[in-house]
Amino acid sequence: MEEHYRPSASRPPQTNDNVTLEDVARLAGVTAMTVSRTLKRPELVREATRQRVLDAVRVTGYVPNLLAGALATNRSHLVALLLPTIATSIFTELVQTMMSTLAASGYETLLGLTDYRREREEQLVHTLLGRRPDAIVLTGTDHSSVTRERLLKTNVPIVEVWDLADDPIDMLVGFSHEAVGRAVVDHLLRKSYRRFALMSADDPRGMRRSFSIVEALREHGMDDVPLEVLPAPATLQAGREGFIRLLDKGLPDVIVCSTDMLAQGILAEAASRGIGIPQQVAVMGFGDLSTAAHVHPSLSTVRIDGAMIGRLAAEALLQRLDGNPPFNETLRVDTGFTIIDREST
Amino acid sequence: MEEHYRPSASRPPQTNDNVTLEDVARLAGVTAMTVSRTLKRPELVREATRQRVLDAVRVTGYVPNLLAGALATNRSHLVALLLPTIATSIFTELVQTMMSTLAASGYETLLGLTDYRREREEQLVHTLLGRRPDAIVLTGTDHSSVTRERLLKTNVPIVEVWDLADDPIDMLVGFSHEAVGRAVVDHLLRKSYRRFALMSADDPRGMRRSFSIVEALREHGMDDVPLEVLPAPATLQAGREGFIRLLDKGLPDVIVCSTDMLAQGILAEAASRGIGIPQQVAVMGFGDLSTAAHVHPSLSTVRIDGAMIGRLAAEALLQRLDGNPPFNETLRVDTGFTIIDREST
DNA sequence: CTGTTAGCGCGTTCAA
DNA sequence: TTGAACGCGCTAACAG
Repeated sequence: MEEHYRPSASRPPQTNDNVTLEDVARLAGVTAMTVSRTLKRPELVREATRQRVLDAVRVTGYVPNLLAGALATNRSHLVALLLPTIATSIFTELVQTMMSTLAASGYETLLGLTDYRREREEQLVHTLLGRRPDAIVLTGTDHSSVTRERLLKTNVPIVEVWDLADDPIDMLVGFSHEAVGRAVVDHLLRKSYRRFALMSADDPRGMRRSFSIVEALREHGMDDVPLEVLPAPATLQAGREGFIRLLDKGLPDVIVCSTDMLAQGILAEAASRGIGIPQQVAVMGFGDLSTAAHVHPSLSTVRIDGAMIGRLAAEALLQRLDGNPPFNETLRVDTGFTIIDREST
Repeated sequence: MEEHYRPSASRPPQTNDNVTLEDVARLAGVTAMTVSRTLKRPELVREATRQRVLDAVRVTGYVPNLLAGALATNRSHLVALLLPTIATSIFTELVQTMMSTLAASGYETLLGLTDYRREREEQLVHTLLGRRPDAIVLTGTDHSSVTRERLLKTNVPIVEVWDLADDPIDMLVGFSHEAVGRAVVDHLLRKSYRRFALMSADDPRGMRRSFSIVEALREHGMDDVPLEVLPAPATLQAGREGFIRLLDKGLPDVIVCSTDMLAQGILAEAASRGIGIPQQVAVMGFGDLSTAAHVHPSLSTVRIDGAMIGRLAAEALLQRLDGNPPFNETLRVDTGFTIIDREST
């Protein structure tokens, strides 16, 4: 790794960046106000002046100061997006869709990563609110009480995405983890699996999914299901190790994982030990457009449509922001999920 | 999918959000300036008043307006981060590390996705500059001339990450695609592979990597290497289809892919056709902490340390922003890369 | 230790 | 169709 410093002789005389409306106006022989209008409401300015102004803008390299604009209009065209992490692929599809939908309507995105920590979320909500975003998107419904309070008495539109809950702060777009749990159990029982084992990363959503499965199994009279909890984040390596520990408790019929990455870890370890999937153990994952189900025909998975969640959430926001009447209404959407099972396809 | 609207009777009387310094000051019986000080430079305020002010802050639920603050101080504590996409895992590690490093020093991140389109990047640079970020991070070194010009005459610190180039706009942290090409070819030749084939998604960086390999092969007297170009983005499905088309041209010894996802596609298709990897064809990928090399012992890959790039870039920025003297210096770092080959491990 | 004054760059509101 | 005055909420600089 080579690393060297050198004088920045290459950077030009740094023509300053602080061109203001006033500067442009002076050059064009008009008032600041006219420049502003030319840029925002061109139709209110006479053709001739408009051209003169636009020339002056080009010459000066004027870039409107959006901070000042936002301060004056009380509209920032900024959306704050809070996520636990971006390192796991499960959220990227959501981010991508949401951002492009919002960008198409002129909104930029301020990103905040909470690392699954509620106090970090609390802190982020505070500073991000300071940027006066026009809307806030939160992942999940599990917030600290301080966060909830602050958000409840804000006028800023809020969408909670991903999870479903009964008491949303404002708008809500997601799916029911409990419904997933029941559906997975039904599915696997129907396929005649009897001895279950669970594996989860130690994050709220993962645990919630696992518990919902424990619960569903209990309803079918099955107790004492082994649950292997691994420290977050869910990595391939964690999956391998969890699998090894589960093996000590005897080989189950099927292992249900809180996320695809863990499932892939199991597959890797099983391959290197010559354990047949799904002949000896079946594996079930959970994720988005995961590669898992495609790479390994043996792996079943629950597919969550992150793109749909992102799009619906963004559209709900835009309607509240630009939209006319339906301002005082609250949206609640269950986006559902799909069980993908290569064996049965 | 269930979807229903309902009146927002649940939202409280919307206590307004526009608490200002003035409001807090009035309640605390001091001046706005004193409130400002209590929040930013507490050591300048007497203990007693400080407490009174902090109480008033709690009571009112005051959230500092950072837009106004930034306007007044000409410091936004915002970093603009431009990426082609976030949907491919190769960048997420970079984002994660960079964001947490910056956040630790009180900087928030404004994200922009260019979708590999230069005109989109140009447009984003313009609006994001309008937010007056304290720094800009760009992915790659291939920008439109307008973008380059604008950026060159800005005072805002800039880091280009990922690629290496000879004429950085300002600072630069990345690795050499050409060096990767040469190293990969040397590596594979040493392993006695002779008939090469290439597969790339149609994005600038992918193509650049592929061309660098074509070039390296040419230096070894090998011409006419089949190159399968697939429309971006590089998906698993694209990998499968590309592989099928390559098969028509006869089975090579080894296929070098511009990204891991394509490599995984090949593996999937090969598996379903009973083609042995690497006995019949070897496959080489390219990526970050990719799962590929772990899941498939048969797959070799070039590993790029996105976390290192992110950390170095962030630290370079922070030094320029907070740091003392070394302000007029330019950083150029070659982060290198690693070839991972499971067969030889 | 605290207050006063002035201004950051823009847009709203009037008037011309 | 254009301009003048004022304020958005905050902080730097100077007084006291």
